[in-house]
Amino acid sequence: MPNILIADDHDLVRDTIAAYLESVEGFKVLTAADLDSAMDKMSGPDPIDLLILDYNMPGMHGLSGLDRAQKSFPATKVVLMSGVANRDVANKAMDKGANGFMPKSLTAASLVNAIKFVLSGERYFPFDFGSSQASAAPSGAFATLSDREKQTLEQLCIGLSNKEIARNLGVQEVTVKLHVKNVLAKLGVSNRTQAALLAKEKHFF
Amino acid sequence: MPNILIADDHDLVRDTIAAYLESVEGFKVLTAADLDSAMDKMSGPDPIDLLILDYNMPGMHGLSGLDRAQKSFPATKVVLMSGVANRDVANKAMDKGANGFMPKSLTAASLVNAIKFVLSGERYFPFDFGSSQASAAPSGAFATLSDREKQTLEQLCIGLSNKEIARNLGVQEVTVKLHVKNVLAKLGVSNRTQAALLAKEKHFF
DNA sequence: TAGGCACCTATACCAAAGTATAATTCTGAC
DNA sequence: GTCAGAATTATACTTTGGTATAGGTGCCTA
Repeated sequence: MPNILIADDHDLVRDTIAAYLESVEGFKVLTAADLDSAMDKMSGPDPIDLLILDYNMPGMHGLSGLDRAQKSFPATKVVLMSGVANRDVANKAMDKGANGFMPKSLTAASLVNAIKFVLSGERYFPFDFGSSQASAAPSGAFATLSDREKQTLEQLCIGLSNKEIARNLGVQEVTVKLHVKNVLAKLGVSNRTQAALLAKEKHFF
Repeated sequence: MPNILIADDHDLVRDTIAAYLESVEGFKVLTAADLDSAMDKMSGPDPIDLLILDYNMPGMHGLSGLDRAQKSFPATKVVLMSGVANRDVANKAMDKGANGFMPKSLTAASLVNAIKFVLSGERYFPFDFGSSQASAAPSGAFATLSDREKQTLEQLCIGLSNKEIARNLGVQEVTVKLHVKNVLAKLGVSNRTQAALLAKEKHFF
């Protein structure tokens, strides 16, 4: 039966997850409220198979806490958990070699599945994570686009010129320019490249 | 014990995977060589828990084969498998509600893990997929970029204008234009939007 | 039927992007 | 020391992109 160490400074979060994993799955679970005490417990008698680190927790200092844990215990699988981190943080954590990233929005069942997945040697990453929040443009901005504007944006996302788009849509180049201008305004960006990038980032095309 | 149906037109691929899953994991595995015969077997006596569809296979017609399978058997989990598809296809498949996407570069062990993961109700997607091979530009094209050209491309990927890039790099606008021109040539694209899109698609920035 | 909206077009203008040629500096390799 | 390549800048040019204003059509709805 695998040993798991959960490090999170929120007592409620930490203890409920631990209780769930122990009672439902029969895992042996240890807990810690900050990185230092987590490192202490890692050095205990029983080797830990999986370490779950909260991204916002005393001692973490962003992702440097992840580095520290990996360096000190290279044999232990480490998963980063966070309720607030964005896609960038999650990707950086994976780049650093984390065995997984778990948003706190996971259901209990998915959490267990993810843990089992990691314990079997895979790396867990929710494929649809981070496709939500925006920076400049409101999420629903795409909905305000007219049909033609959507078609224009679609071609724009392949990197076509106005002339090519005009040919494909069977209209004059000036018309395309108008559509492009409207698209830029509605998405709140300042040129076609940004529009294409934004649409791609949000998986609109 | 779950029932699995593997549909792939490559006999070798299909049968070795099937044999592996049957002998090592004890799954009950059916096979098919194209979409039509797969649909036939789906209607057989034993309900299928998991359907694995090859993206390049007679009858698939891109992702419309996925639609067809999902529509006909909404209760069955469907995973798309491909050796050549790019990130875009994989994402579209997931958007359409596929329960997973498996590149053929997976190891046998990872394949089994992924299958178990999907069978337990999760959706599988290799988090680092798509950072490898290319479609239009040669893979190593980025490597041929000089330092300045890389820096230029990086800013280009945020949708900045030549003027803004020049300011950020502390050079004249003409210099940036030259770099941009070289980048376009080396990547084999015809404008800055395509360059940004390509770099993003390959997760170069 | 009158107004609003999406769509298309025209003319015109200015800014930005991209191409071409040439010349300078610096660095490292031969 | 010379040669090659990267990086830089300059001048000049053409094409594309983006904005502005104005007008036309058709369709739907109050």
